[in-house]
Amino acid sequence: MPELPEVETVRDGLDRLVAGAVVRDAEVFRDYSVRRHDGGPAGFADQLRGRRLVGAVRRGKYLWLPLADPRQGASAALLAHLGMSGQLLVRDPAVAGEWAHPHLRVRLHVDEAPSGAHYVDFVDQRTFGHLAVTDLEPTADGASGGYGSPLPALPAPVAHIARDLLDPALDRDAVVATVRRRRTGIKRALLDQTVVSGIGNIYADEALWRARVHFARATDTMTRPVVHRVLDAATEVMTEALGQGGTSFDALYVNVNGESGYFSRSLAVYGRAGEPCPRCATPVRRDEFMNRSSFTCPRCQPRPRQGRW
DNA sequence: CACACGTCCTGGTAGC
DNA sequence: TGCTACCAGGACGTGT
Repeated sequence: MPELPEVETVRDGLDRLVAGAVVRDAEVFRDYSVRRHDGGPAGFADQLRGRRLVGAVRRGKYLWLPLADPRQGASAALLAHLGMSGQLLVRDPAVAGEWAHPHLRVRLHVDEAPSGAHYVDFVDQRTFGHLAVTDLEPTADGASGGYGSPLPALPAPVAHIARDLLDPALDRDAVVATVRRRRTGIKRALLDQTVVSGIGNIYADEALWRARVHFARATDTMTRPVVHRVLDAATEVMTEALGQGGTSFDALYVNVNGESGYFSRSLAVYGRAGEPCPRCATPVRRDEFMNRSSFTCPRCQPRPRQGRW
């Protein structure tokens, strides 16, 4: 499942493989995949035709390709969110053949890609992901919009998303203050993309395990150093994941499948109910929380007496 | 069939 | 009381 490291891997791949390409046409095979685009599927294709993709930018789990178009003054971008299962595949049919993925939802036909690729395919089994063309608007603080961006601008749907832990413009002390002001549990705060972005269920559990904090710990009882420790652990685990995921795709295939090597080998607790904690060998415990799973070591991360689930 | 999960949306509550 | 900000949880969607 794509969280920040996976999305960053895709951003990096798109930046190298398709930045500079011109969109000749766009085909929408599943209307739901462009549900957040204002003009519907036809309008989506209309707004992309003839426009140049000038780079790839990311904030949290959102990814966008700013569009250059001398015909229009307003700046815009092709916005993507991968949801739970989205992939962006950069393909060259001359090499890969015309085989289409069974869950192909949207296909961009592009010319002049630096990689020589001709398709950018949006593949999404569970259809929680989406694509849209949106306007770019100035950022509130005038700083660059996200990771990889030279522009102080954001797609409108990203305006409420906080900066992420890899963003050089992130104010970590401010995030700590926001977390401690909240009256909720630490995992809810970590998953709230308006507090700090990019963290999903998997990396939240891994970060909390590393920091030895239980997911239900009340944020307003946490000291500044402990909140910092949790954020540092999240940064660490996502940076390590990025280091592994970023090396694993070949030139014409940008893969964002959450099942990549990192997941099976390096996770300490996520998905490992009953297996020994790597630190103390106590069996990992699974709890239901927020209609999803949470994995903890009951010894390293004891449940607080007055926690907030 | 329940389950996997991120985001949007709604209805509710806490605090001023 | 009324307002605002915040918070919890259901709905969405597909395939195993």
